[in-house]
Amino acid sequence: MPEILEIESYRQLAEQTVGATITRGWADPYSAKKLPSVKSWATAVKGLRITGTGRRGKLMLIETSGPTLGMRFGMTGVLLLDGEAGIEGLFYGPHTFKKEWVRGGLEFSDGRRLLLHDPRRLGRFEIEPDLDELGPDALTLTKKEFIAATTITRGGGAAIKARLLDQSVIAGVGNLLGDEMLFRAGIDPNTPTGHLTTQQKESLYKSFKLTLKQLQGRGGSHTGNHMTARTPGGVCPVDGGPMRISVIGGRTTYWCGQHQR
DNA sequence: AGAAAGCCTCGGCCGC
DNA sequence: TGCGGCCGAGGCTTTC
Repeated sequence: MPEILEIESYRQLAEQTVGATITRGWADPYSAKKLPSVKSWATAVKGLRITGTGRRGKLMLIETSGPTLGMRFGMTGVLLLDGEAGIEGLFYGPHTFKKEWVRGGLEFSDGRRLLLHDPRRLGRFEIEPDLDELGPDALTLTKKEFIAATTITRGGGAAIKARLLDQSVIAGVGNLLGDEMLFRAGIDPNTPTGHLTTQQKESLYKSFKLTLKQLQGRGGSHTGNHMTARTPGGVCPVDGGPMRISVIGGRTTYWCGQHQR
């Protein structure tokens, strides 16, 4: 479920814990999968004081008096602070809270708890996450960085949709946001990145920034203009053209066969 | 039954 | 022909 906009709201929620001291932390074997052992999280976080929060793409960061902590939310992860969700409700997957879907978290000396609620178990905790593997953050991306990200040194490169989803190129764009940006810019998601014209890049950059800004205001990645057409047999809300479906960059992709070329 | 808004690994093959 | 790296396929996991 969560893309960069949702993770940003989780971060804002986590910001409320700045100043608190961790009395206890726990993680199930799945959320601890990127750590040396299941016990690593509990051992590392005990006694730390929260000093700040951060984020790079879909990776949420918690700054502490010790190591930086990282949280990833996979497809269905939600951050909860004492039962208060980082976003309003669960938009995708089960619209319910179940105690057994809490995969780990942090408990503070004031009694509050920061919890990872994640039915599908694809969320992960990290300690001192490696930021070098991630590209520049999508929400603060500059035009210069965007041009660099869409410039291929050899060959045609992967389809632009796949390129947008590549977290080492730009961090934060997920499947829905990627489709929405291309939809607005009128670009076929299959276009090899290296074949984009200067004009197309210009247009995509504008829609990149506007999409993030607008959807953030509307309340999340699922509020895009083409969302209603994300269904088999869907019709483009712009020109009535047939929506096409295929898998690009490993994700189901919807685009308009008429205005996206 | 099949797909799902993320990420990781693996192997093929492209291009120098 | 050799090799590093790009890129797509598949798997993970559970739910609806």
